[in-house]
Amino acid sequence: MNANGAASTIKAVCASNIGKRTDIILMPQKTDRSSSKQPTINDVAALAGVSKKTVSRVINNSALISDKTRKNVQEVIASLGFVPNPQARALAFRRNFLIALLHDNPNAQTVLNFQNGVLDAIKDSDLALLVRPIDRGSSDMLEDVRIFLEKQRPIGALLLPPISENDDLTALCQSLGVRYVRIGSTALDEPGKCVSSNDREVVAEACRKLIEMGHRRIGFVRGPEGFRSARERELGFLDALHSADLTLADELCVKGNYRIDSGTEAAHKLLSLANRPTAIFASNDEMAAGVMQVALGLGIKVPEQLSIIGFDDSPTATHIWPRLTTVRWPIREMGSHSAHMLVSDFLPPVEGIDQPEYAMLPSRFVERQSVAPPATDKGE
Amino acid sequence: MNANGAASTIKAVCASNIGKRTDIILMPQKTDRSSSKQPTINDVAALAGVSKKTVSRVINNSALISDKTRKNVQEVIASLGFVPNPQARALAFRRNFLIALLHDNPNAQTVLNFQNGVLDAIKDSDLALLVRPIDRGSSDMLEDVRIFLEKQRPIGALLLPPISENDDLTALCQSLGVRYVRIGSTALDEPGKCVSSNDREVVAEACRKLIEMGHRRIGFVRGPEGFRSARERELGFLDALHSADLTLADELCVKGNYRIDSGTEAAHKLLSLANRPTAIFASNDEMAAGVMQVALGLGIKVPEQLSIIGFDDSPTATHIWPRLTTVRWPIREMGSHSAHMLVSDFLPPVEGIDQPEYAMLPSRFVERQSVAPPATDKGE
DNA sequence: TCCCTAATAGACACCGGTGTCAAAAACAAG
DNA sequence: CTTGTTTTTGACACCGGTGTCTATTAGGGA
Repeated sequence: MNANGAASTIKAVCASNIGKRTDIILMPQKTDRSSSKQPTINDVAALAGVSKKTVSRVINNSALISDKTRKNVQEVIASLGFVPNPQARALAFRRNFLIALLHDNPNAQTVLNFQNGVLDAIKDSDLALLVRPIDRGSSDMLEDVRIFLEKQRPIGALLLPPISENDDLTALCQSLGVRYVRIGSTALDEPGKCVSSNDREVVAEACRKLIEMGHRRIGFVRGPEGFRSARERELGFLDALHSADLTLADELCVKGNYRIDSGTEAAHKLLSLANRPTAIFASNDEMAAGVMQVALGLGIKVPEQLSIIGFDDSPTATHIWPRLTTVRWPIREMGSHSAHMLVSDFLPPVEGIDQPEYAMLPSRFVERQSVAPPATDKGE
Repeated sequence: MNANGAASTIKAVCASNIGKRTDIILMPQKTDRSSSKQPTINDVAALAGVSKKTVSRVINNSALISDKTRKNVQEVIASLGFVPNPQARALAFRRNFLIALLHDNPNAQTVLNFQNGVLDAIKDSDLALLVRPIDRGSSDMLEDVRIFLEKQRPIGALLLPPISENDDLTALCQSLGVRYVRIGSTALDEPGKCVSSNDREVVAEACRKLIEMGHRRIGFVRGPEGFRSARERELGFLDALHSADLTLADELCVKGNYRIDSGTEAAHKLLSLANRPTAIFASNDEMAAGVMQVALGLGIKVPEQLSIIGFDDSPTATHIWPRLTTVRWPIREMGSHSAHMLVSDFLPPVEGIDQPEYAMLPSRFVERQSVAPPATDKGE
């Protein structure tokens, strides 16, 4: 094969191009109308011998149409393979059929699972999903989002944590008249639609398991300040301690930032204590992975000498060894639920189904191999 | 707080709703035009005292306009905060401004990185990204994609591996007149635009490192049949062996499917050999993680007694312990490059920049802690 | 000053749908 | 067979932009 030779040439060509690229500015002049055209509503109308408005009524499931006409038109539509142009509909409806997903990449798997949940929900509808990652750090984040929303005018926006907690952002959505659903670890106090999960309860459940096994000194690696999820998980942890009449020593609580490196830092602190904990709860899997790396590096056996629990049930949880006991967030379900909630204003009310502004979906404790009763013979 | 009580109620309400949801069918009748309207091109034209066509020319950077008029109109646009309605433009242009990303979730991080690359490229353009996961297994996958493409009519589609290798899909795109760029591990033989990376070379480089360190028995965990990437990586591996006059014993080559479980299975086979390998190359990080789990479970020290190399540089690579030596795929760059390539037909030709149909971007070998020279004293 | 050409701006139809309202058809009752 | 009422359909304007083609203006040379 000439793969090698060709490859080098191509590489060279590209290397010279990369970085030199100009901004993408589309050239309207280049419209090419030679390609075979889609049938339009006019074609359908002509072939069915009715007016385009009648066809429109069929498309939109209008009740004001006789069954005979409807059937006739539907047959023509099918025979032509007619698909209504969403841009034209959007224009005429003065509303488009886009849902925006704004996220800040807390965890790729989370984002993608959520995306998939949303897509489950809108699968057979006319809606489409527009994805927009946000740079939380950037100073003109709000301005970027404003431009995005004004340009695309989505029917509404789904806000993944942590940006779901950004009140400036929700205020922006309101001022632009863009509906939104916040996704969060708890029912938020602010008004507006929200989908959350019962993390606090499930974290408490997980920690109670540790306590029942006999653990008394349990380390806690907290999530970053300003993240509601971090607070929720901490509260669940404290709930469990309190219900067992335990308290959390200051030295056993370390703050992290949901990144692996903060997990390793925290673990170094916790595991160098004279009286080191027999178990550590990390507020997400990534930090738990960091804790585990340090433990293994120090020759501390997991779970025999140290139990570890994480949170998220990310792929990492099963990729590390021993596999991580953790809490699964119903993220995909939250995705499809929040999509439904977002568009509920446009749906016909269904008998016996409320359309609440809040929804709480159940998280689940997932037991794997990183937890065991504390060693009774541990040297101290 | 009443959080608990409220939470239970909400949960109950939702539990009864979930699953009962009807399909999402939007109701056109409910159009609500009470909200404050965006300014339109007519408003701008009236305020600037010119015709709407003139405003249109300004929006589209037409050359046929005097600087004075342009400046005047631009000022009015800015003062009004006018943003052209993309749906209307799409309709008038007979082309919309959407790029479709079709993927099959080989790896969430990969998909998301790619997405971000695409978004880097289209950041300041009028384009938006439409994401569509595909269910490769599903029998009506092609039909789903067809409906999606006909409905949304994106300007073009980006095909992530492994679906980039599906010839039925590319044929479908062609028949629908949808441009596409395939993303692949190698320049594909089929016609059409393609962005790839030099995986074969870099895998060979990685394996040569192992050989230089003294490894002679190197296990290989292959990717699944039918994946071009799997073949590429295998070829690179073989290249390295051949250039060192080594051959791959049948027993040292095990087929996997890119999932962690196939990694553990492969490792059990390889590590139970009488003369077990001193190093294992796994065709992706996930399988490498499986190999490492088995090694650690068997008490085999990594990297002292077993070196492991993965591929992808997924988050897993740094989450496992020891951290995984691997190959980084330039996925984000490929994303933005492929987006440029997709729309290049609409861009004005730039002096000195070719617009090739193929591009190859460099992968990179990433050294971490899972590789070391073979133990000289290993019992055999 | 006049004429010719090039540069610039505008009028109008059109993209493919939907809303409105009036006309036509179907049906019921007298 | 009318008349009145309800159901079904269609004509036409409109959503917010762009393409085409013509009208206007500006500039230059005789």
